[in-house]
Amino acid sequence: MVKRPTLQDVAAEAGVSPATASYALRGQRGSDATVERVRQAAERLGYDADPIARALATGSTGTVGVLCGSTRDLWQQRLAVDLSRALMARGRHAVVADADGDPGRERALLAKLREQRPDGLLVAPLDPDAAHWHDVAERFPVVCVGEQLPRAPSAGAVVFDNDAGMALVFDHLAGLGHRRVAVVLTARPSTPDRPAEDLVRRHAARVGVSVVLVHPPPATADVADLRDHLAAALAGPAAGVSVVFCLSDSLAFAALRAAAVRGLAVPDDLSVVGFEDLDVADLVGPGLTTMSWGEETVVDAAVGQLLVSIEDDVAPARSTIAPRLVVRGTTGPAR
Amino acid sequence: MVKRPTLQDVAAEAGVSPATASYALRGQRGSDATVERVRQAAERLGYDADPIARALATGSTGTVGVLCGSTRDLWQQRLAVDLSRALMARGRHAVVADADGDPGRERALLAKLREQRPDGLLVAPLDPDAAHWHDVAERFPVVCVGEQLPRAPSAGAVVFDNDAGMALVFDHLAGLGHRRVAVVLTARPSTPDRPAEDLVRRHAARVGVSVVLVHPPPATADVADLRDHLAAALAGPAAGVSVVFCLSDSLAFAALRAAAVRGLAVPDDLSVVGFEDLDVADLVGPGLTTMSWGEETVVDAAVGQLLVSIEDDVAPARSTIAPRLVVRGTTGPAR
DNA sequence: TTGAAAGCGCTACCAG
DNA sequence: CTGGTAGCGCTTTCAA
Repeated sequence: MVKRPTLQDVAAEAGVSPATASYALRGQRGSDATVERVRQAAERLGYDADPIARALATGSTGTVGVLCGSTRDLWQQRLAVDLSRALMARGRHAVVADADGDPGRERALLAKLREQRPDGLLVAPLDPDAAHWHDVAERFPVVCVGEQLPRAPSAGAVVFDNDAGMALVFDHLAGLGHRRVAVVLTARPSTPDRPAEDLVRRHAARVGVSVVLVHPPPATADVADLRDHLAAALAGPAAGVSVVFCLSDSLAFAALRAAAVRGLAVPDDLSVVGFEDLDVADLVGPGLTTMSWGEETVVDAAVGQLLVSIEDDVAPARSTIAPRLVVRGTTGPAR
Repeated sequence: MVKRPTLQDVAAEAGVSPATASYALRGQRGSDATVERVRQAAERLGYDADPIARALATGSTGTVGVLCGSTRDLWQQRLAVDLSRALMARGRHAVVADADGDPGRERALLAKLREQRPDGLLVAPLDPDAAHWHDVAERFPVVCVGEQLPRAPSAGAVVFDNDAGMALVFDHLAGLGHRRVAVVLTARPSTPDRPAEDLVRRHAARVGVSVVLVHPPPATADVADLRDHLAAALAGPAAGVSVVFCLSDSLAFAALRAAAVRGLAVPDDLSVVGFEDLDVADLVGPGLTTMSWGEETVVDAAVGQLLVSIEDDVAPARSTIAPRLVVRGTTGPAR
């Protein structure tokens, strides 16, 4: 292990003080001649500032914590990756933690992340109602993706316009003549997703469609469980529907398999509609209709809001992403 | 923003010196009485040691860099997530970077990761032959997943026993009477001793099966491109094969779609075989036969080797993961 | 068993 | 425009 050169070394090499070297390398100060001399010295020595020392001196780490509720959900898995990339592109780096569907773990990871002293936090929470979000949001800029943190008014949020999204989907389905739709809600360990349920009911009523609500097992369940659970619903309360509308694409994939288990052809016997538009949907389909939120839009909005908040020391903003109906697959006929 | 308590505060609160407090909190020194008093003080103040300051003082960051070649590959995406989780469980945290299929970016990210002064590096390289791995492996413990770094003898590795894996697959196929197989190669070579191509040829010859090699487009291609590329192959050089054997599951998913494009039923007209056993395969199937490497085995081996290397200051080990043939789907008949 | 003090490498204030 | 120098918060000798 060769000892790395320090700022001292560079300063000595360039024949200036450490202060001058520091300023020069950051382009903050110094005559052109000095700056150039310092740069050359740094170059010659292969110097790179130590981010640890810098962090201690400035009080900012350049790190952003990303906390996901469950990366078993393909959307979150992709989100985590995209957020990391976007942050890296903007000169910060992400520390990603995954609660894996367990609220207790979410809490523990949050504590670990906090100790890490990130400059900010990006979260896709399992339990948005948890009290701990409040404390965290008071200490760090926090931006929540996909929902609001009702207990943490100082947190920013990037939310989807589910109202508009559901309007599009139900209009689409009703327009094709479907009258009976099963809706698979997303799993929330602690809180039933009341608002989503209400939206579904309202839009279904508006277009004269009857709905059967299906609650999935918790996010920790593996894919086979999910498939069997949905297959059971299809044989039970949801028997005879012509559409399964899933509030996430991971659920929609499972619904496709459940249809196969029941011997229903998609989209001829049964249509399956997703609500996220993952690109793997292309591989999983056909016969999967999905709704797109524009992935980059979400990521850009979240990262943008957080960085503005960090850099200008203001509260993070809230923004809403509008939906586009992207019919990738084919929605089958009503029965 | 409330100022966090420091070690000084705890020391003052407990009526001891900072040194004593530091030792006491880490359980390194001190009479039981003192230790207890300091603990209580820390508790009362809600003290948590600042990892930045600690890192500066000790020279170790507790961070492990994870560099993926392309998380568009679902296997790598999952790998990144699992590695983060495993590291977190062992008291370290991961900084994940994704080269997204671009070797230039891989180089740049590696430089960024190095500046970060991680305690070690876990890599799934795009270009294992690149010269920069050599420098890196000399400065940090590095464990490479999925292949070896031929230019970096000091790096550890967790490799798959592809030879044994292919033997299993070809035996399986030949046993079912298949005589003509298309093999979709990955961009990465990935063998301890020999390129995948040679292995394929050798095992095919051994069991008397003829193969058509298909090279996929680069990892940056999107899923639709991949599908079309494979569909073209199925109409061209690979027309008439009864099996498409894909060296990664992501490719296998695309192959399933390509079969659909060509109007071939899976597994009746054409069997599709994967080589990773991702759990989403359950959702994407049916008719997808996959080979399992035991995901936890890989992650545990990689993380285990790296941490031993970091903690005991020895060169990381190399290990080989044995395959299991897990027939999830159904392999169809020969034609 | 405890404490004073010297760093770790960098930034930023304040004089010159 | 430049250079001392005092921290940032913690660990770790070395003495007491």
